[in-house]
Amino acid sequence: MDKKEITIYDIAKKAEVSTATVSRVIAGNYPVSKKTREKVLKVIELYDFHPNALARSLSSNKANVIGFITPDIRNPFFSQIFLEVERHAHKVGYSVMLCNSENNRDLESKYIRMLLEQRTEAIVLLGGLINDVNPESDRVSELNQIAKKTKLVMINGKIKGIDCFSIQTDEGKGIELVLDHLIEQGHTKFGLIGGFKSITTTAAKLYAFKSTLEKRGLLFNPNWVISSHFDIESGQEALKKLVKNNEDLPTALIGINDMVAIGMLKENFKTNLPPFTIVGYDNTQLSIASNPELTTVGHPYEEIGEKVIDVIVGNEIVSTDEIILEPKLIIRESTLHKVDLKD
Amino acid sequence: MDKKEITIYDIAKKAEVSTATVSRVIAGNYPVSKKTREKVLKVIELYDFHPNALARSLSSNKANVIGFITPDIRNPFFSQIFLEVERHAHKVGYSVMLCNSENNRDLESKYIRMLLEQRTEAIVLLGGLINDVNPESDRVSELNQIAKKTKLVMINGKIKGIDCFSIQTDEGKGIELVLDHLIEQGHTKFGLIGGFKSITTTAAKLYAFKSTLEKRGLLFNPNWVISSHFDIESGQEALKKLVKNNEDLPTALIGINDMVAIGMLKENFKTNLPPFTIVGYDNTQLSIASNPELTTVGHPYEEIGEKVIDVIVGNEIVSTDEIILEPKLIIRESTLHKVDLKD
DNA sequence: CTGTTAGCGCCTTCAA
DNA sequence: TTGAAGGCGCTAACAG
Repeated sequence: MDKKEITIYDIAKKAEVSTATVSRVIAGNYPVSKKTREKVLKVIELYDFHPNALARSLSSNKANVIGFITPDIRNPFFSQIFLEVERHAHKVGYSVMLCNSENNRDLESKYIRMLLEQRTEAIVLLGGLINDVNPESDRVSELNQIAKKTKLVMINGKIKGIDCFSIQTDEGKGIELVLDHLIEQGHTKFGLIGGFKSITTTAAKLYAFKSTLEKRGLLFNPNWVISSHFDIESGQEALKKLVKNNEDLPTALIGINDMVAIGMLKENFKTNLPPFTIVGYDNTQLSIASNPELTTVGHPYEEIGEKVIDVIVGNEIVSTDEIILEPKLIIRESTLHKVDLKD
Repeated sequence: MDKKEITIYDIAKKAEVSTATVSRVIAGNYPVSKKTREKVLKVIELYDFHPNALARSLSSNKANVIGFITPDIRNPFFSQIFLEVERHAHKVGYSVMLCNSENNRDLESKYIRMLLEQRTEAIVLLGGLINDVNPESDRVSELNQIAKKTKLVMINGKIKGIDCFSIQTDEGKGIELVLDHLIEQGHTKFGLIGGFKSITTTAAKLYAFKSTLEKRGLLFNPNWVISSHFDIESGQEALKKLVKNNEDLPTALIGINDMVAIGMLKENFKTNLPPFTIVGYDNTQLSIASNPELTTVGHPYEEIGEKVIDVIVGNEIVSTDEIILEPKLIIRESTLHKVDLKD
C-alpha cells in the first residue's frame, strides 16, 4: 500500500502538458482542446490517477463535504432522513460525514468543532438540541458562533434567533389529518401519548391536538395526554400509566412516533386492556414491521433530502430561511375498523 | 459568513511565536514550554480559531477520515454496526463518511472512487458485494486495485484473494446456538427461511443448519428451506411458500434475519396457519419491536466497532487478517413456550 | 524548547 | 487554448 502518490505533475509530464491543463481537464471548467483533453485522460486512466480531494479543497476553498449530526442513526426516522440527504448530496458530488451525538451535549459540541475543522460546507442538525423548546442560552450562543463560520441546516427543528436554514414538516397539520381520520372512523375520545412538552415537535403536536379537538367540538382531556420518551419501552410504560390514571379511557391513541405506538400496541396486546385503536407518527419502516401495521403520518422524506441539498448548494432561491413541508396520512391496518357508535 | 480565514500565521503573530510552535501546541505531539503553550492557547481561544483539517491532512498525509459503504443505512443491522464503528472512530479522532450504495454496482464504484479521492484512511464495506459467494471477476479485480491504494475492511463478509481485513461473526455457531435452544424446547422439525445460497452469510447459515441437524440426529428437509430477500415482506411471502409447498410442516422456523422473522410472524398471525415458533437473527432493535419479541442471535456489535478501528489505526497486532467473533443467543418471548412432546 | 523553511497536491490568475 | 508561478493552511525536518 501507499507508494509514492501519483500527482497531477506526473500526469502532466507524461502527457506533455502543464499541470494547469491537467487540472482543467479534471475539473472540466475551462476550455481545453479536444485533442489535449483526450491525451490527458488517457494518461490519467493509464496511471489510475485519483486527484487528491484534500489538496483540491484546500486550494479551491471548497470541500464538497457536508456534516450531519443526529443523536442516533439507529432511529428509523433519522436514518430515513439521512438516507435521502445523502442520496441528494451524492447527486451533486458531495460526501456526508455522519456523527451520532447520542443526545450528549459534550459530544455534540465536539462533533461540531470537528466538522468545522473539516471545513464542511454545511452542518446539518437533526434531532437533539434543535428540538429544545427552551435551549440553554450558552448553547444558543455557541450555535450562533458556528453559524458565522458555516451554513447551518436544521431539520424538523429550529432555534429562534439563529441564522440558519430550517426544513420542517407541518406537525400540526399531521395531527389534524390523523384526528380527522379517526373521527371519521367513529372515535370521539382521543389520547396523545409520548414525548415531552419541552420538545418542539411534541409541543407542536400537542397544540394542534388540543385545538383541532376544540374546533371539532370534541373533548380534550389533559389526563389523556401522557409524557414519555420516544422509544418502544416508553410507549409501553406510557400506556400503563394512562390506564392506571384514568377510569374513563379514550378509544384512540396517537403515538408521538411509531416507536411509542408500537410500544402501546405491545402493551395493549400483552395485558387484557380494552383494545385501543393506535396510530403512529413518522411513517418509518417500523410502521410496516408492526402487527397490525400502523396508520401513521408520513413526512415527505425525499423532498426533505432535496431541500436540504438545495439550500446548501444554493440551487434554489430560498426566499425564507424556513421551509415548511406537507405531511401525509398513511392509512394501514391499525385503523381499519370503524368503531361501534355505541362504545 | 466566510470572512477571511484565520490561520496559524495570525495566531503565531499575535502570540509572538512561530507557526511551528502554534502547530505543536495544537497537535500536542512535541514539547512546548508550559508558558508559551498557554499563551498560544489563549490567542487561539480569543480568535475562536479552528485549524484547517484539510491543510493539516494534506501536509501530514493523514486525513483521519474513514469511508463506510453499506447498501442502506435504514437496515437496522447496518445502522447498529455503523453506530459502533463511528463511536469508536470518534474516540481516536476520526470522522466517518457514510455512503449508501443501494446495492447498486455503479453507485458502489462511484463511492469507492470518491472515498479514494478523499484519501480516507480506510474504506469499510458492510453488506452488498462483499457477501457474494461468486463475485464477478471484474469487481474482484476492481477491489484488488483499491486494496493497493487504501486499507479495506470488510464486515461480515470476505472476498477471497483480496488483501484486506475481515471481521465476522461466526454464523455457523449462531445457527447452532438457536437450534440447540429450539431442540431443548422440544422441537424436532425445523425450517430455515430467507436469504439466498449465493450470499455468503446465508450459505454459512445453511451449511451449519444442515450439519447441526445431522449431528443431532434430526431430519434436514430441504423443502423446509425457503429462499427470499431480506425484508419483512419477503418473510411473509416465504412463509406462504413454505406452507403451500409442504404437507408436513416444521414447528420451528429460523428467519435469516429479524426482518424476515417478523414478516413470518405477521403472516402467521394473519392467516390461520398453525402457530410456528419463530426466531430471528441479528438482534436488531426490530427484535424488540416485534410482538412477540423475538428470540434471536446477537452479534457483538461493540466489539465489531472496536476491532474495525483497531485494524485501521493499527492499535492491535493483528496476526491474521480475518477476525472471527462469537455470536450470542438472545432468548425472548417468541420461544418462551415449550412444545408439546406429542405434536 | 523554538524558529526557519521547504514542501503537501492542486487551483487560478496572469501572460502568452 | 495553454503554461508559469504563487498561494491555499499546515507539518516536519533541520538548525539553533
